[in-house]
Amino acid sequence: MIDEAYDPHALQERWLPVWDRLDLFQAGRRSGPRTYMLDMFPYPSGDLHMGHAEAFSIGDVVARYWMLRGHDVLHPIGWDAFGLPAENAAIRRGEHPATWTYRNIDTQAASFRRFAVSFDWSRRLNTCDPGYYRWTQWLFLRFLERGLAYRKASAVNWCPQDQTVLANEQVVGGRCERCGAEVTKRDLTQWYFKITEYAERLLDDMAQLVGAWPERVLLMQRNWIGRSTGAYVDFRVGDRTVTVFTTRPDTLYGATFFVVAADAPLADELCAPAQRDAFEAYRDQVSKLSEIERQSAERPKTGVDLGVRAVNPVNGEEIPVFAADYVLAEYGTGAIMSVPAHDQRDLDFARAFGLPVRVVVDTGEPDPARTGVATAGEGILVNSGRYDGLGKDEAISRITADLNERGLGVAAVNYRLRDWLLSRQRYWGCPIPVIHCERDGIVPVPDAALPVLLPDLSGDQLHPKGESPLAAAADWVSVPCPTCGGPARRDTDTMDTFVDSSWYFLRYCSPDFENGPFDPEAVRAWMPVTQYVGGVEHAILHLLYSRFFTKVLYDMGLVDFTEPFSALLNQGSVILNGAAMSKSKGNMVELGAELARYGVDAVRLTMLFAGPPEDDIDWADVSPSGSVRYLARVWRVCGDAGRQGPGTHDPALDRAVARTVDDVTRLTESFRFNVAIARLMELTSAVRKVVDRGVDGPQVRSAAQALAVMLAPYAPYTAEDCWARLGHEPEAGDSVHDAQWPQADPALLIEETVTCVVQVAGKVRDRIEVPVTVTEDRLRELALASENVARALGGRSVRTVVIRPPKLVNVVPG
RNA sequence: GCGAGAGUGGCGGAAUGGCAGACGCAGCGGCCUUAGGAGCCGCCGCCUUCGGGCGUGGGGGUUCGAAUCCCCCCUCUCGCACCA
Repeated sequence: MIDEAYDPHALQERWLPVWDRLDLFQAGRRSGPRTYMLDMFPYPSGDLHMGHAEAFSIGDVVARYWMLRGHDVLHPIGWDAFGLPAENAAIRRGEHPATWTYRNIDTQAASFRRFAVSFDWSRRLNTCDPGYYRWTQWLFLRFLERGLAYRKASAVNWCPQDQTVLANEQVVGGRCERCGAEVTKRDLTQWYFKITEYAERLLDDMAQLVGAWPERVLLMQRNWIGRSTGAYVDFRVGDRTVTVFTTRPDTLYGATFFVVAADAPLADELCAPAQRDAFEAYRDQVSKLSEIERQSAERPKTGVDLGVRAVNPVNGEEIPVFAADYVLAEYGTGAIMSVPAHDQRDLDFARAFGLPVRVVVDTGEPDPARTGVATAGEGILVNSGRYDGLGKDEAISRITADLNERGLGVAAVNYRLRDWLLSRQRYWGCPIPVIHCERDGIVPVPDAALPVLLPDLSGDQLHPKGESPLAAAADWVSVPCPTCGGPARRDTDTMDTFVDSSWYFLRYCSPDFENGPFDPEAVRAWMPVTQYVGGVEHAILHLLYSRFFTKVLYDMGLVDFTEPFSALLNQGSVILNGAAMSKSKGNMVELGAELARYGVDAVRLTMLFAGPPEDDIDWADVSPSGSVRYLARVWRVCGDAGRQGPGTHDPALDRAVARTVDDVTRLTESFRFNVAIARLMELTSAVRKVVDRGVDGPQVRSAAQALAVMLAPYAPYTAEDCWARLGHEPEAGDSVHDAQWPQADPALLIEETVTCVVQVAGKVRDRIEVPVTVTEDRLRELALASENVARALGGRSVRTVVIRPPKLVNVVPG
């Protein structure tokens, strides 16, 4: 107290080197159950920021908690180190992307170390290391062998400003997220992974994740995969058959026209000569639309009559065929039957073009032709020949079965999920390990020749020219064909960085393994990940891709589980004054400045105490200085408790410790960190009071020790110093981070007396101290004897008395 | 538009069928002090005739008892957004 001040920076300098020496967090160091605590690895865009601090604080509490419980914890770190920002920085600075990348990695690693995250540093990996991407390429080749990697021509997002393709996630509201230019489409032949082949399993296996993953993430994945059941139905158009997909075969009799996606080859093929000019004019007009315009849902329906007619297989009716842009070329078959009465989009189109609207399912709602509102609910079939009178579901199965019998239709499932476009016209990524030979076509690079190393390019050589920068490395591109030895060219695209991150959690199990992407033994030992922590921004892409990879590896017999992440926690983000932080808007909190001002522990504690981990933290609403005050209070009380002699004892303190241990254990395990910290604060105050009252037995020291251990996951530096002040010698190997999590003595959790609340008509009127073992009869007696109860009753009779011993009595007046 | 989630003091949040507001921030008062941007202690939802009354976005319901469960409405946040 006298001449003593809590100095967080001095603690950091004192303990960090000690911990480095003790090497406390290596996997294999502890002997308990194996536990894999994984944080989503960072992109090395600069130094760590507030968002990293929050996410990694959460993961660190979980990892450290299980270590203190004696589990053998794997808590690795690495970097998602390929990506476009490195290229842009390299162009700006005239250097190699690797220079910028590795410099940032070093900076972040040093910051993580100072931030006291309990990583096993021996397992560090970077996805841009040849030793890593060699195996990314190896995995690609296995996918290729299984027919799960293929090339096709398609329209991809293109930024005319940056001269590069963009990933879907880089297109925000139809604009390039970096330069703001309107994104257009460009036809390119690209590599894809056949993730659609796994759509059903990606859905089904979510059953394993229910309860352990946030429900909304599962929901987003379900919606993203977008399973629809229905049927394929064949229509005759001239002398050819055109198949449509519909979820409503029961409405076939209501089909009054037919629509083909204007940008699908089918539209071009079906178009009658007389309509050719009109169609081509329309198609050109559609192709000029920006993504922003095309995505606008409120846009009026447009289209053009193709001058041909389709024959409805159920009734032989001839209906007009249109090309329109509201039908998507990439979904289903790119053609639909239009039932305006029961589909809003079709109705909008019908009204715009004056087409008939025929109700075939009577839902009891007003006529869509009049109201302009399509009816999609349950109902009875009408105007549908021999199906009239059937309910919707019955009609769907009967009509589908009948079509099937006639060879004109089949029950089917369709997915909204598209195959994963993995090619990128970028330099700083994993080269696609194939060779294009004029004679042999696409030839995989032999495994023995992996990795296909990136050629050395830097500065201006990386400038976007509309094709991959790799194409400019002429020496690198020309290779002999592995099959025929003739002249051939390397594939000049690199992979989407999501490929790199779809298997890194496996590599962590054996980061130096040379005979494959991972050691099957190590993976069997550690996988699946016990607890994954990361932002909800990866709810679909990264998590879906990783789940896909895991299933493919399972099918290859390389892993024995089908889901990689047993449990998932999404942390919120750190915001300021209600808005996301943004440098350009001057709305920033710098992590470095906060750490310099308050110290690591106070920043961690502030993040964890602010609220539930999945909620956003508004830095304007929280108080790091309050955290410093609390940490100083624990630190002082531990100092005082460490000086106590053998003397008086306070039984109430033992009970308070036991209750806190019990609560904090449960709360930490269920990620209720803010409440756990509140309990630690209460125990701190309790110990303070006991010490100030002059109680000085060994129990005070033991209470403070329990406090220090429970604080260790939350505020590791302060906890270590408290531990030392209580007489331990971390320098000699007795670190709080190697201590045992305290055990609550069950006998102390049972209270002897409790305060019983006495209500009259549900309102609290009295409180009485009773033994926990009190009987119902005794409670009724005590309650009815209460003066407060008598006054509240005001002469009314007692109808009944609800008794929940020992804590509550409710006297119900008659 | 569709889907999901959330609305509790001045603020962040506790309480998931049984004492609303734990814990903290801000504020107020006291002690200590030459001093306090330190520390410690106390107060801190609104109204009150001091008995009590009211109070968890609004309205209704279930229950002895509802922030908690059910229905309707309002507001906000997030996701998807022509997926046939």
